Amino acid sequence: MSRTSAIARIKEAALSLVVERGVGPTTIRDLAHAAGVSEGALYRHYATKEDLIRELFRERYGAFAHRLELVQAKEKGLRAKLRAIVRDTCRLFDEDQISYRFLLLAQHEAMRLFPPGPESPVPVLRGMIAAAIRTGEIKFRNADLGAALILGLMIQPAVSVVNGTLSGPLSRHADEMAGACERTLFK
Amino acid sequence: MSRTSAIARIKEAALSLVVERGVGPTTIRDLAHAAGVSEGALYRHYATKEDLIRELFRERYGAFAHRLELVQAKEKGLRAKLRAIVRDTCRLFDEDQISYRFLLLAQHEAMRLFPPGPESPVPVLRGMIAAAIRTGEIKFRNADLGAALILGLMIQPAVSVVNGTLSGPLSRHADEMAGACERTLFK
Amino acid sequence: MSRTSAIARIKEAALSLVVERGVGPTTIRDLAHAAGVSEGALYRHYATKEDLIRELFRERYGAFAHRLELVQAKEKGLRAKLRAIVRDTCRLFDEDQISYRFLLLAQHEAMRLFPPGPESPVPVLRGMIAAAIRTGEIKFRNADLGAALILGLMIQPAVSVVNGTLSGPLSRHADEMAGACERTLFK
Amino acid sequence: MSRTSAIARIKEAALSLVVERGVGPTTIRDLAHAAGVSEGALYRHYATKEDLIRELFRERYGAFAHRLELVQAKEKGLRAKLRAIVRDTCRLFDEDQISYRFLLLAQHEAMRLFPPGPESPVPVLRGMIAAAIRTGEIKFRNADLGAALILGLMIQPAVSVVNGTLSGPLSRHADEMAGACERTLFK
DNA sequence: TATGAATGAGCCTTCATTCAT
DNA sequence: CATGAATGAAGGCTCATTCAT
Repeated sequence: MSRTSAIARIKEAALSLVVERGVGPTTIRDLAHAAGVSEGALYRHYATKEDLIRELFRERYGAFAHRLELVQAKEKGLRAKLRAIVRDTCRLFDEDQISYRFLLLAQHEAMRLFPPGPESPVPVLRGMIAAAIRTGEIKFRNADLGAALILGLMIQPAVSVVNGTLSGPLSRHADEMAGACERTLFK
Repeated sequence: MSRTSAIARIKEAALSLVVERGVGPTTIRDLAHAAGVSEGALYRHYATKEDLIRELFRERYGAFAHRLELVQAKEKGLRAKLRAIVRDTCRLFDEDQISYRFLLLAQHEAMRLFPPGPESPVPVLRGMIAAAIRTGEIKFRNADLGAALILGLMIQPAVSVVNGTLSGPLSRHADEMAGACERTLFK
Repeated sequence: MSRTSAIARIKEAALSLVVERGVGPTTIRDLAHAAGVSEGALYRHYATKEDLIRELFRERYGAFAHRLELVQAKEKGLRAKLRAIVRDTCRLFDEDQISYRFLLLAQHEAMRLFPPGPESPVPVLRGMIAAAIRTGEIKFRNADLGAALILGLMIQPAVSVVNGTLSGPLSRHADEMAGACERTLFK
Repeated sequence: MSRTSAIARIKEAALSLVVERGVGPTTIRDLAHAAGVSEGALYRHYATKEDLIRELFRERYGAFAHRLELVQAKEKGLRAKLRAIVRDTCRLFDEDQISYRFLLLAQHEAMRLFPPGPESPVPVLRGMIAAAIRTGEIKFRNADLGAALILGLMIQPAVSVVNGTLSGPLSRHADEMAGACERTLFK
């Protein structure tokens, strides 16, 4: 009947609705309707509403971490890695803002609802920076702080585009953002 | 009867509960109980639950913006202003984490619930940066982007402390954070 | 507005509906409607539907045990006690069949739903019989079996009247029932 | 594939589950799973869940009535008949408690769900007693009451064993139970 | 014919809001 | 005025039944 599988449509619907309304206000009824399935059908695939959202968060967050990992692994040197990551993330934002905004929720709504899964972008950034510290590539000392700062430089412009404080597309700002990342770590 | 006014106790209770549980899960009954007033009494002061939360957000957000404004106005030059703002914000976080975390919610939960009020920290940052651009103090061109980047550098370390990814107190990292702000804008 | 208290009306409604339909099929909606209160109001008095039913069972079952205890305590000798109990129980049945039938449920539906409360008619009967065994009034040996048999002689005629197999009022059969109890224990 | 027929396995599963959980809480899915058939397959054999349970009740109740009929027909005189019936029923209980407990449900849960079928143990008992009244074997006058009393003497000890108030096996108490039946009818 | 995914009415429960006292 | 009991509209979830494959 439908080209795409029910599970795929459910995930898609959940993604959009959660981004638009938040986790709590998104009802099972909304989800089922948006996905074009019955309410009961949701429960064939997920035990509870919470399970559905959690799985979606884990999956997306993990996939994003994996993506970051791949992108940075291709480059040599922290500068190149930072630049590649920033560019890639900006492109993701511009091409699929819904997905990106869903990732942003992970830091806030999701954190209250479930323990963070193992895969997350933070360790990737932290790892990159720690490596550069070990090799002496940078004089910056605290990898945890470094990861937080880079994350902030990457996330906040996206948030600003979303709330209208900064004009997009985000990729237009990618070079400036990457530059800020470099100057932050290479003092 | 009680030393503090009912309204003050309601706000205090709302602040804590919303930070702990989020807006949705905080019930009127929780609020009333925590504030030591009856449920009905809440409606004497606020028309709806949403009104209460919104007013609290506006008030706190505005107060924070005002505080930033005062702090930066005392300093001469973007470097000094940035440093002062970062230090002050870190101190706020360390001294009253609940209040600070409430502000963080404003960017996410609150944004969905009501149109942003006029007073916000973003214009303050934007204004500082725009001024420095005008005077030629920095070569950085885009004040909106600059404000977003500085905001990211200030916010994310706090978020990281809250979620355990970075060890506090935040003030320990203030100088490094301020340095990153400077290098971001003074290329 | 209403002469009787909400709680009393709720209990009354629950009693009737549970007797008519059973525990499971009786919905909160039914209960609230029959009691003339809103659904939500039920939850001011009872935490869950199960709690409501359980409390009702305990209360009624306990009251019945207490009543039996009082009735038998007034009489001297097992014969007189049995006769008094049977007569009293038959009268209860005839005067308030709903209440009596509710008690019958306790042996079946209730047992599956919650652990039996401490007060129950069985120990009363058992105690009477055990005492008569101790004093040598009867040669019957097993008080547990004796209690079961007497219970059977008292309950089953009531059940039969309810399902139309025996014509009422039950009191008409009280003497014969009491006689059977005597002959059962005084061999 | 399976040695036993689907229908037999369904009945078996229904019997156990209904005894354990009651009629309402036993779901079609439970039944199908326990019987090793699909949910849809159940509907090939029974139009509704209610039909399945009803048929099972009728069948078992009828079979029990038939068994009673056979057992009593073999004996001469009410005394011998009562003794035979009690012994046989106790043995049934001890050997197949599940089946016996299912019969007990018939008096309560089943009665609410559907009109009683034609075959039932009550007429058998009633018939035995009525015959003894006609022949002048007993002075007891009311066959309906007699049947109720005998039923009570047979059923309640079993119920007591099930709920732990009387220690089994039930056959241990068969002679005492039979004696009570005799003394009840032969005053 | 058998399967089990899908449906959707209905259940228990929660909670913002109202209002009698 | 304050209180908190009452209201009733959802919300998450279950499950008998249907039906495409």
